[in-house]
Amino acid sequence: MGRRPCCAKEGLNRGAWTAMEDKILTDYIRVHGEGKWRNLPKRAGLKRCGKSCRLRWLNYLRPDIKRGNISRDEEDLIIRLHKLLGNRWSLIAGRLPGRTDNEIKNYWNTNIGKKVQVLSQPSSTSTISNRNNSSNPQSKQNPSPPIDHSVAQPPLPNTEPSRLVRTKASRCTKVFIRPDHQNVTIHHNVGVGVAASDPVNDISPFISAKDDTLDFMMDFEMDENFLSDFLNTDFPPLHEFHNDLKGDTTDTVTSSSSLDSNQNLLLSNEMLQSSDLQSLAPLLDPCMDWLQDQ
DNA sequence: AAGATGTCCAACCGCCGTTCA
DNA sequence: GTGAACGGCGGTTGGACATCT
Repeated sequence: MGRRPCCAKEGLNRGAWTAMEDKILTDYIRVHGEGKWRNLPKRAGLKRCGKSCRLRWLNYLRPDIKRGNISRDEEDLIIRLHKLLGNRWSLIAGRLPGRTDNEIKNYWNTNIGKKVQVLSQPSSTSTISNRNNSSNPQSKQNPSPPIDHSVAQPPLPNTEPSRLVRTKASRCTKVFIRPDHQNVTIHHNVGVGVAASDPVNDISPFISAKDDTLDFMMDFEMDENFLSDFLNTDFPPLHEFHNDLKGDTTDTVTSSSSLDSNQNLLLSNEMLQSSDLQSLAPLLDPCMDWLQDQ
């Protein structure tokens, strides 16, 4: 039952797209819309594979693509989303308007991944200060081994249990915006011993004080697969996770009386009382009995 | 100045889930 | 119910450009 290749390779252009090809593709999609990628090259008169056309459109030609550098806010969001989702670039990209999964993946691999890697080394603190003194972060004398991205890697030392939510293939195409979600923000005051003025070496987002992970977790629609994976994943105990969200640096963090339960970490009272969630209760692990009691 | 090395990112590849006939 | 077609995803590659020696 062999699978037909996505397109005949013979006679097709490869490599970088020309301005003319871009124009043809853009014009065609403007008239006919997206989709039917396999037939598109023939209809549009392009000597390209349909997948290549799709990729070019999605990653470069789409009118809503945001150009320019990733901002600090965006980087912070990427880091936190990656902490939660792992290498689910499309999901992460879905939370960053105008950014593509390819762009975020590239950005992670070339920028954030390195910082995370440095942090996850045992002598991370001394390494940070050393790096601040180094003109070349990737010293040739001590080249870092390439990161194996074939496995979703938690951006934290190996001793920590994984926090990744491993979703199945189900796509997160909708978002749930809690009307009052801004009220759930957790406020932390965590000191960070890094010179934040250094844009290259500033790794504060990784141990950031402003960790409102809870907020964006709330925004994901948790369908059945998501929930089942979420609950069966190798998550640490949720209270542990929550404590970690508070920064693990202990200093000025007080115990949160309003958010110190597993339940509250994941779900607000409003959500708990919603009929939608209660209808999901039978799908949940028995350890989540509390949901059905709401 | 020139070759070596490193970095970045667009594009490709193969696999997988979904859809549809 | 089955299998082919399709769309989408994540990992990898390769070339252009930048930096170093």
